[in-house]
Amino acid sequence: MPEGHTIHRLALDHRSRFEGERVRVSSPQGKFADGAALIDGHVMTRAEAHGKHLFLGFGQDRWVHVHLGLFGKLGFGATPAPPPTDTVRLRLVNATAYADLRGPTACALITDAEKHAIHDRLGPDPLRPEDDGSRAWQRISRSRTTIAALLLDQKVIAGVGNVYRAEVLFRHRIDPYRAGRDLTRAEWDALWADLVFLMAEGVRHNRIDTVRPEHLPEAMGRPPRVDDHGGEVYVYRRAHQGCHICGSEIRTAGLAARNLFWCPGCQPGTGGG
DNA sequence: ATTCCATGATCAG
DNA sequence: TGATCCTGGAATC
Repeated sequence: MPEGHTIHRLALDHRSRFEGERVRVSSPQGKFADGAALIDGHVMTRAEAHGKHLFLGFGQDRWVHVHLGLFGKLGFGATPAPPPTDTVRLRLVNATAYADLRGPTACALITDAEKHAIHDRLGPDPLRPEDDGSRAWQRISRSRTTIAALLLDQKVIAGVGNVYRAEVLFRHRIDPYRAGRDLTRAEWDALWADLVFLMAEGVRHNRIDTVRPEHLPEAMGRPPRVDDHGGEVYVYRRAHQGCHICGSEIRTAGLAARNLFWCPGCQPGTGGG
């Protein structure tokens, strides 16, 4: 389940398996059959990520644009590939490896120009070395929208999802309901720097861990609880449980059609009221 | 067996 | 704000 770190990790995974090699491309499910036929047998020249978007390059002016959405998954394996199930939208195969894509929001063949248009509408990505947070700050510092909503707006900052949103706000003791324009530049710079760090760790370990072990009370014992999403977190999906730091009950509320989680003790403010 | 829910995003109204 | 698209695992009946 994908936030930006997942997509960047997938770009690396595609490079190591397919870059520079001819790839058999098919769409067992059929929804990408036409696109697959056009690039079947071509060399994968590049694999890139920006935010939650994955771009697989097949020669000049041809990219497969993949967006996993909420349900999409990419699974890798060694050849021989098993018979595909009927939900496999895209299958890539070379001599040694295969990749199966299921349930994506987007899987389409696009041109350079279309790819550029996608980059243009995305904000800076903490995982792209050439990006920095100042462009995001231009928007945030002028916005009356809550910082929680801004962090999920991919035009503002690309790659942050519901877990990183909740966790980074907790780590910086920021009330999710504060307006963007009420943040200080120093607060934003610290949030950005932390996202750069946390998301790089996410790529490396292929999961989201945000808890500093020394923060966990002795009483919890080690190893600490691992959330059923697979990583160690402070507040995400811990509604009505005790905060690891102050013991307050973690709160939850809907915000922009997503579930928000925060600690009213560590992140003081209006809490939406 | 059925419903619910999820680390996403778009579109209509 | 709500409906909708995509899949699969967990919870519930």
